[in-house]
Formats: sequence, structure tokens, C-alpha cells
Amino acid sequence: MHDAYAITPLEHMELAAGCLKVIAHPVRLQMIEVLLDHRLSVGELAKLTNTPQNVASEHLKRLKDHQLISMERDGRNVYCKVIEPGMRSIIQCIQARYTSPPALNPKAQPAHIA
Amino acid sequence: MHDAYAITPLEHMELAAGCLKVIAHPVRLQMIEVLLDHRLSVGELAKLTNTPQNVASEHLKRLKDHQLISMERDGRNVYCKVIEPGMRSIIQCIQARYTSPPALNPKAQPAHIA
DNA sequence: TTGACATATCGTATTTATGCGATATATTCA
DNA sequence: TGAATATATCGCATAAATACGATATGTCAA
Repeated sequence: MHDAYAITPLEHMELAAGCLKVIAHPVRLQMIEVLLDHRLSVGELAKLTNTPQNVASEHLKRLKDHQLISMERDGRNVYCKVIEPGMRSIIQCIQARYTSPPALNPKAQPAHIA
Repeated sequence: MHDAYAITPLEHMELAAGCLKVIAHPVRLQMIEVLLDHRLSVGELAKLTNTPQNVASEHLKRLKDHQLISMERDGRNVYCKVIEPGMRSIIQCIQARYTSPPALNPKAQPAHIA
């Protein structure tokens, strides 16, 4: 009856939701996307995403605090890269959906993403 | 140095982030989890997730508005099910991380873990 | 029709997220 | 040392999310 439904405990879902919340931001998604294939500094990421320096720094700090990226200083710069492997599939999923056609029709997607 | 970095446009990332924000809630995650394998009414979901009726209704409306679930009335009840196939892999990813081994956790840890 | 049950909506208080300016810290080099 | 560059942090204003009580709507059955 009621026990037939296996539900992940709320505490676990709270952790997962916290992680998803950090991902759920357009600029942070862009940062993760590019950091999957490149190692970039905070300043480079700020320029790439058209974001003020301090705002970019705060975004990246949040990603780092949730273990999604690593940040290591090299001289004056701090370089970031993705350390959470699950990010790639999420970004790929987004790219597959949103890069070519309008999002309303989930069908009919030109396959220039592979 | 031209655009060596391929970045998904901000507008697309905003759509994706909007979708992720809807998923990024512990109770909504639980709802999605159980709705992957069962067709349940709003009231049943409210009880299963220990959520007041109106709050559950609002959660489900949000999931529906973002095309993640469908809701169809059958008599007095309204039954829900997941219609977004991508949800399964996300829930599976969460289950893989949080059900058996304490793998990768966000910064916000419960205080008693130390 | 009325009463019950199920669901949805509204108004609102509280919290949390976000962005921004200003400023602080860190590093290199002259 | 001090200037220049890169990054981080702080305080605050605004916006969004969340939860809640109250109430409205919708459905069925007697």
C-alpha cells in the first residue's frame, strides 16, 4: 500500500536540491559549460560571460563550495576547472535541447550537436 | 584569439536554468521520483511527501507548467505522471549518490557529521 | 439541491537569491 | 617600497522563492 512507494529521504533530497540550485543559474551554466573543456581564470570567465568581476567571483565561489569546480591560484590568477563528472551529461542534455530549435517542440532537432 | 570557446547563448541557458530551478526542490524531487513509476493524485502525493494540500498543489502546478509532468482530472482527483524523460536519469543520478554511498556532498552538511 | 471530498487560488509574511558599488586582500614587478 | 593587476569580500537594495491560512472551485453522491 503506502510502503509500496520507495522515496529517497527528505534529507538526501535536500542535499541534491542544494546542488541543483547551484547549477540552476544561466551564467553559472555557461561557466560550467566552458570549464568542462577549458581551464580558465576568474577574469577570463567574467569576460566570456559578460559578468562583472565580483559577480563572477561569487558565482565561482558557489560552484567551488559545492565541489562542482576546483579553483587554484597561479600567480595573480585563479584558475578553475570542473571536477564533478556529472556536469558533462547535464550540459550535454541542455545543449541537445536548447542549442538549435525553439524549446517548445522537443521533437525535430537538427543533429549538429552529436 | 577568436571565439575559441563555444558557449550556449544566455537566452538558452536561462530556459535551462528555469527548468533546473523547478527541479531543485527537495519535495518536488520526491514527487518526481515517485511519479516516475506511479500515477498518483495530488492528495496522495501530499500525504506521501508530508506536505500540506495547497503546497503540494502549488509544487505540482509548477512541475506541470514546465512540462515535466502531466496532470489529468479523473473525477474528484487529479492524477500526475512524469512526461519529461530526462527526469529519470537525474533521479537515478541522485539515488546513486545519496542512497548508498555518501559520495559528493555540497558544502551545507548537517552539523552532526563532523 | 446539499454536503463531503479533492483540488486550486489568493494574499501575504518570511526567507533566500541576486546584483551591485565599494573596498579589501593577494601577487607581481619596477 | 609602491603601483598595477587579479581576485575576494562586505553591505545593502531589490527580486524571487517558499510556506501558510483562508477561501474558492470542482466533482460526486445522496
